Amino acid sequence: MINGILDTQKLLAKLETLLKSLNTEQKKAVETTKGPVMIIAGAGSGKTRVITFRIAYIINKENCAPNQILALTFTNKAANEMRSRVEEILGTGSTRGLWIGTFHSNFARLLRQHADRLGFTSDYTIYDADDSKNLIKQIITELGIATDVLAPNAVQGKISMAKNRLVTPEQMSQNASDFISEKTAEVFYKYNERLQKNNALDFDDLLIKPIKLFNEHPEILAHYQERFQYIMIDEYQDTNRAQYIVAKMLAGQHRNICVVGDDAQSIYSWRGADIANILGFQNDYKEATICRLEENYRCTKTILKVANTVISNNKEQLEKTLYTSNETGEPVTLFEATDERREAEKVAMAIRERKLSSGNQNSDFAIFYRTNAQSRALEDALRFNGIAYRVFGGVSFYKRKEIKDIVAYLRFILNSRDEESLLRIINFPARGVGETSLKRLKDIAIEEGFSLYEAICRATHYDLQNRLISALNDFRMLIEDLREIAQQHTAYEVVAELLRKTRLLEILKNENTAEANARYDNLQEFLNFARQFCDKSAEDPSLNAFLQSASLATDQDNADANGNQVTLMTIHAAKGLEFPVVFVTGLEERLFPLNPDEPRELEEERRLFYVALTRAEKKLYVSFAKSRYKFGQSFPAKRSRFIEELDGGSVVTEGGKLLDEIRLQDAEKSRYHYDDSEYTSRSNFSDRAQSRRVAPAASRQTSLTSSSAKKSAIAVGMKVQHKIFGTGKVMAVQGSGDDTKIKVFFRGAGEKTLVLKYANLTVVE
DNA sequence: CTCATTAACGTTTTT
DNA sequence: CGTTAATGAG
Repeated sequence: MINGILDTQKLLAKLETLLKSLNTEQKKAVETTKGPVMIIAGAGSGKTRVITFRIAYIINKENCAPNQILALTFTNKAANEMRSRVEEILGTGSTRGLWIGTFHSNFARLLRQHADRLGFTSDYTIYDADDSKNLIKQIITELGIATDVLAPNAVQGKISMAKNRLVTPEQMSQNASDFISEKTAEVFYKYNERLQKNNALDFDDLLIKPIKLFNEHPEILAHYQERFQYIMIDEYQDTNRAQYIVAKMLAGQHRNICVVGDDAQSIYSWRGADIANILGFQNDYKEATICRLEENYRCTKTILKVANTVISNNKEQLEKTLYTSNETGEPVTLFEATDERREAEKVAMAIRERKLSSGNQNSDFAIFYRTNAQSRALEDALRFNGIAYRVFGGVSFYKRKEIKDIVAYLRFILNSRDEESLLRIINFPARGVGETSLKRLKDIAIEEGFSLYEAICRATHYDLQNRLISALNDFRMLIEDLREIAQQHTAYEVVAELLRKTRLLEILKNENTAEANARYDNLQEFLNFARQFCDKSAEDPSLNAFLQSASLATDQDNADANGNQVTLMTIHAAKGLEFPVVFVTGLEERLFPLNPDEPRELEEERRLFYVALTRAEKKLYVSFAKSRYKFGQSFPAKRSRFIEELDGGSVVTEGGKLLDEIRLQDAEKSRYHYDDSEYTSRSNFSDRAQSRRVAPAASRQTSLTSSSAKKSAIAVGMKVQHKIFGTGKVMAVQGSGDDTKIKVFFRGAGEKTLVLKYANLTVVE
């Protein structure tokens, strides 16, 4: 606690010591509290330290109450970490009232207080991406459009993007020029209508509804403008237009807005993030102070050099040079493997070796990949080698059926307008209300002008089967009872009572299958979450607060680093983290980079690669496989162009040769082998166990007509190009040698059987 | 109406 | 390949 003169003096001394530990730019960033500030924080430049010091500094030196500071982060985890680090400086309880959290959670909270102004109640439900998708799908179906004409996924993406850019359904409709976009706009309109009717907001609404609120009620805006004397935004390069606008509105009064970011680490444009926000900060705030944190404290010289070389291939970037006074360190190691299983094996072996030779422990290692699906092979290899690991991401806890079901109950208890949740629970656990009965009830509701739930409550008044009526009555009683409990008890008690009354745990226990047991455990864990939540947030342990936190929680958040385990995660999830030893896997064209055709996307992939590389403190491994399973089939893979962008003087292969030497060799070879574009072959660069190779890597333009390689070069599942039929997929390969015939399915031309020798096909990927 | 088997589908990345 | 939505028997 901070009280007493002595403590105050001690604290001041502590702050002075901390300030002295900062470099000049960092110090400037902390001490410039007034006016707009932009902190360009390179990877590993002590950004979190600067932000937390700055908050502590403002509270202490500027004598600012914590509840007058708004700190916006990208993840809950970052927010929690910053909060606890401020408390480390100023003492336990010193951050009470501080508005620190994600945009989404801070504004969800703000909206709860003013929901009535927007036609919602404070018990509004937050729909996650899945919920939105289901709703969109439903609306498309109701419009009588097939979901393969109007793909729910695509529509959701467009709607979300529109919301992020503050485009209304009406505007979208005006700009629509074809059937698809017209219908998308219509779905958009109906979707919003439905959200309103259900008293629900989606993730994007949490950002754009505050803007609407502030525009329609200037007095509310004025209140928050006055209140938030200091605003800080982390990961500013990843903010979207809506976030940009709302931040600008809130900073309008005091103009003490401090944004922190690194354009080189912008990796969320697919989610609507606009790099222009950070690039154009000075246009909005001409008087802004710019701080450049360019000294890296994390990586070795070698790692930093490799990362800098890679990112220099990007055209769009702010000028900056990241440097370090750390040691040179070990070279980067490049692994080449025949397939993803051997790649994983090599990673596991390297971890085992390093634990013996370099004294590393499991928690020192992180393995990164581009897509979640890649974790499987890695997990298998680690398990096989007895290495403890932990996977982040993948199927989220909150996306599991049993959890979504229980959450649906909780939502409905609070918000009886939430019809989506009602539909989910009306027959869960099974109480004999099937499709037919439901249809009946829906019809009644429409006829009588009631909501579905009202119709259910009035079941006795209609001509329905007795069994159904009693089932519906029981359901209503259940809901009413729980609703009453929720009024005066904590979220934990509501969840416990819900589980008791529905006897869900018993049912699962009696089933006693592996799957039922897993679900049982998940429900128990959920109950634990509820208990923890209530313990932790004693100020507001209400069901409402718990649901809000649960809706916005992600798996990243419970990333408790305790336990000596290797970390597996996507690179997106790895942002902001650091590990002594890092493996970046799957460096293959069309995996990483995923889509190299679009130059802007390619640059983003490169930034992603840059993020991955700069997570490593001491040692970095980069790997790729020459074939990879996808949808249960093996596909040939080509090494990523990013590998060619690595600094050849800093990277060695398994054989210990510098990449530069190999490149030199290959350059000489290619003088004599013009046809061989793949320079991985025939050197000690290649895998020793060639006999087990599934299929040789097919390069983009390899012609299949040169006879000998024919049979082995073409395989089922490959995409090929034909002069007349266009691109097609190989369905079957028959015969061998010059008689080889293949069946190819061409889009447009249908399935064709071709004699390979004459077909003159080109492998596309 | 429920449970089982079968068909279709998909992979970026996440608040 | 693994998961989930759709179909059909009991």
